[in-house]
Amino acid sequence: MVVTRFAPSPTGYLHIGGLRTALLSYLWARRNNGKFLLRIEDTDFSRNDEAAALAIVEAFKWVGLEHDGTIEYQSSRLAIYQEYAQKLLDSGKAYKCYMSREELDALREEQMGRKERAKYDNRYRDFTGTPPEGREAVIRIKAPLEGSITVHDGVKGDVVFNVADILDDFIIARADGTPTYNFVVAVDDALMGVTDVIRGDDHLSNTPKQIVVYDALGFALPRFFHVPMIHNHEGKKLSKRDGATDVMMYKEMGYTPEALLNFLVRLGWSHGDQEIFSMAEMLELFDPSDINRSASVYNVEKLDWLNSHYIKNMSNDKLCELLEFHGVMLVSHDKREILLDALKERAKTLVEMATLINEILVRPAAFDEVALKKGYKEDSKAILEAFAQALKNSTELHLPSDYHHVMEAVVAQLEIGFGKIGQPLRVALMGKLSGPGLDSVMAIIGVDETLARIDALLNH
RNA sequence: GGCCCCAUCAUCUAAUGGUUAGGAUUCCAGAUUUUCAUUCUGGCCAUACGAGUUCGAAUCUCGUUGGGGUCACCA
Repeated sequence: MVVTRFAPSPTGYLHIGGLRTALLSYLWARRNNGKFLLRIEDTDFSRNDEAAALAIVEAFKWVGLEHDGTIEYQSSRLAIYQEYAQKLLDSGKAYKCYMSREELDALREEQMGRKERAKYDNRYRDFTGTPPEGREAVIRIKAPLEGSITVHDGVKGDVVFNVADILDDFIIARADGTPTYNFVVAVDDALMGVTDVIRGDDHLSNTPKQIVVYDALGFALPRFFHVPMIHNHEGKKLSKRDGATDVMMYKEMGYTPEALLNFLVRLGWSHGDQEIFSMAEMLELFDPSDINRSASVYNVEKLDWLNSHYIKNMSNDKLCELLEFHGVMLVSHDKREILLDALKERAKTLVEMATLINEILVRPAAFDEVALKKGYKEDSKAILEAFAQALKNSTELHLPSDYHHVMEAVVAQLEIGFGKIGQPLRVALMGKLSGPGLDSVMAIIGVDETLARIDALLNH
């Protein structure tokens, strides 16, 4: 049984980097018919936020990830941590330290002054005397004093830490009794039966501390996979300043969950030359031991390309449904199919698609100056009038091809090139010089509207 | 600064110690398109540096440089 987990601290939204580790954990659990758990790391009361967990679940829901079981909140498991801290106290593997913050600060400053590593000096490790008056004690765990701790990491390989370099008897419970991160992570992962810890490699240097806790409590170690960070263009860890880090912003910006997931899974992982991965394929192929060791830079171009790929290959029904979020209601539009077919090849995002749709459906409020100059010349007026007349004389105009035939006829009759009619007609219909095929546009808006728009240009 | 991690085109990446170092995105050019976009074809661009091991190194070893992460009674 493989059990993985996603354990974010409640920051108010799901971070794009968090979504990636969540995705990888999810894939690995599902691939093995295991479990994917969700735990909120809210032991820091000052930052506790109920809504934050909901935001994460909402984002999960949007991209289609589903966690198993109930959400565990560390804030509601305090009794458990106390129990295990007491166990360590009883077995002599942890002890109470009565050093005040002032004393600690002083010690630290002194060590720094000597260019030494700031490190607790174990002064209460074997303390048996009477505790100082009126001091709240913290609980410290007895860390090994020498030797090394090796993290067997599925991504980075064996990483050896020299105990003397990195460890001291670190605090597992604060003076107010609340437990600290490295303690609760280990306790929870063990108690929740997590077998595979897949998380960002910024946690790699925490791992030895957690191993100390596992060992002291006699828990078996999970497998660790520390996946490299996603960097911004400056090569730094992705942060709020880099713009879109909230997963739900991608929904706002018109990205599809498929594209986002596909993009994220390819950051630091690959399967030969394959670029497009459906959820089914990810599930079939993903293995955390294939993850790259190096960080990758987040670049939007690839996401855009993937997104346009998924839009192009999406059914019109589905597109229609997604477009509603962006304010476009097409369910009852009789030319829906023509409209969507004409536009889905052209849009990188759903937002773009919505804009393009409105550009067709809504009569242009004004004609672009440059377009007018380049596309509406002296002879254009006569050509448009001839075309309008031809339309009026036609019956049964429904499909783009029907309109195309009328255009062909007019072009032949006037002995002109397609451009002669196309340019001014485009200005009339769209107000500018670019856009989808004119025959499609006319089929979508219909004869009456087409004539009205031509009229508007002729009389402007 | 200590400790740890990392290093292939601009970017994401591929390459049992043996390939003209491959693919994708971006960019550029051509074709298609009445326009723009799409699509298709082609092109530009990389093994950070220096030693060593080897018949042979992107790949193994060491060093250098560069980048990143982490060092709390935060998570």
